[in-house]
Amino acid sequence: MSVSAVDTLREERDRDAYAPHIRLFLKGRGREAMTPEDIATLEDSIDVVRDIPARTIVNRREERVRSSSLLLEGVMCRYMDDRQGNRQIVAFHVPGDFVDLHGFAMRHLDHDVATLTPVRVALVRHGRLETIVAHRPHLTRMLWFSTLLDAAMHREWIFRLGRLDADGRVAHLFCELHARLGMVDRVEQGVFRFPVTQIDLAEAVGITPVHLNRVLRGLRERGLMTFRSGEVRILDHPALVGLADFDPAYLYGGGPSVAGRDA
Amino acid sequence: MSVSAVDTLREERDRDAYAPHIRLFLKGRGREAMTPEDIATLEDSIDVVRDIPARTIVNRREERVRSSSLLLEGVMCRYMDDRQGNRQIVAFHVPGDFVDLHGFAMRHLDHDVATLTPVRVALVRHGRLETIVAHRPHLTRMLWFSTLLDAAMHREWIFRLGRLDADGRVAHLFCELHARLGMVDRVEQGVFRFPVTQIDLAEAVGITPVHLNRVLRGLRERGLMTFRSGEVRILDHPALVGLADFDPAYLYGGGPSVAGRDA
DNA sequence: CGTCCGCTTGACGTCGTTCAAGTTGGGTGG
DNA sequence: CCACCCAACTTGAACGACGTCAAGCGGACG
Repeated sequence: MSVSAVDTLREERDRDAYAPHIRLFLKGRGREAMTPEDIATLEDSIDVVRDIPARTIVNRREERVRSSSLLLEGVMCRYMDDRQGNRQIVAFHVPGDFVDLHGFAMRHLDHDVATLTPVRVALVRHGRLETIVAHRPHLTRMLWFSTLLDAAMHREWIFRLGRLDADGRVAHLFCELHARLGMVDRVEQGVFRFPVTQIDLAEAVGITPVHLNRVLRGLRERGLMTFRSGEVRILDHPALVGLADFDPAYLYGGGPSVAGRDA
Repeated sequence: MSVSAVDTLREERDRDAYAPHIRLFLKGRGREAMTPEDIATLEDSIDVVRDIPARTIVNRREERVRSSSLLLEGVMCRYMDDRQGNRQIVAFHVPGDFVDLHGFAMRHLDHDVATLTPVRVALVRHGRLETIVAHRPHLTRMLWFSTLLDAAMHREWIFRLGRLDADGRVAHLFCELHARLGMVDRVEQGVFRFPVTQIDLAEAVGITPVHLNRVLRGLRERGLMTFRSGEVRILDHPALVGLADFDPAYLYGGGPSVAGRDA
């Protein structure tokens, strides 16, 4: 490791000491592009930190949103129900995600937001975001980018449902979670916590809970991965990636400019 | 109609006379919230207008994007291929859409962008967008909003694939196109042009072209709609909406603040 | 200790795919 | 103007993945 790399690391650690809440924001996706001032501004914009129990609806669709939540700990999701009450989960959120930042520009959401586990969130009032948009173009662009990252994950979710069979969908979802949780240091040797039910997973990948259960059994019996009491063990990552046709490029590891090789 | 409404209409027409290219941008979704200065700025940001033939790849994934395209005429799409070459279309674009505005904040895309029909686009160089972000917070927010509209459509696309059967998916897609094209005055008594192939549609809704053909036949025989030589005829809109479980709220007709009832 | 929710497994039905064989129609060249 | 061509569309028959229905299991919590 070069000296400058060490310096960068130390600087990052120092900065983060003063910005404990947004420490994970855009980690592994261009967080370095944020200046110390950006980081301080964002940290100062936090209104309160709040703990919320599992299975709580945080935001109902059509409801006016006045602040956005940066997820610090736990798992949240976004979903919509059809009129028979069948649920489609459209996004999972893990620590470091700015869960409903899009509520700032949209004013109200087109879907519900809920916790799946107990969570801790940092709330940022939209008035603060307005100030940022008015005075900090670079930070604004980073925030914008982070909402577009969600859009990129949505697109991959469409691919998952449109082109993969049940095995592939499940494999793909766990590949994504593995990659995302890895970026925020939540994975150790292929093992990570993701304490949701099989029903939740089924509602995400668009199959029935019964069939999801069979798929999980298949993956387990083939030695690819296990999912038990909220813990995921990736046993054969290459095989899983193959089954899922997974390419993590859409997660923009390294940030907006990496693959584009900024001039 | 009230006098002030008439005035508003006249004013809008006057403005648009000087902004022919961005006339359709955010039409029906909060375009009114753009000030005359915003409109002029955006119009002035246009670099060139270009005509592109049908079936042309405009932007390849991972390729550095240096300008974004506002679609003026024709149909475009965004898609990704799996490694066997199966295509999943993740978005259709119609006149008034800022097709790859997200390329500005992301720098490179995670998918390909292509034309389906001959199109006319207005190109905006990213340097111009940077100036807008630096000096025009309100316009910045409108642009941000327009990229989030795409994300909202992605979410509904996920719902379509995850919760609906083949009939419902096709019905849902056509309901969306009907609503979107209606907002930019491309629909007359339930009839509109959408000159794509059945293969394209199949690649969008995640079924085989063979089955798509059967679904279309079913919809035709039940008198719900027809699709022939690039022309869509909505014959029984309520039935189609019912089949699709369609609720256009996610298209944000009226703009960001309508359902939220801005204070 | 009982209850409830989530997990598990089996049997069977159905929707959509696959494979295969035409048909139609817009575009091109003789 | 007609003949030809090719891509897109259309239809049929058989198969298979996933859904549905039903029953039983197991662990957490009151």
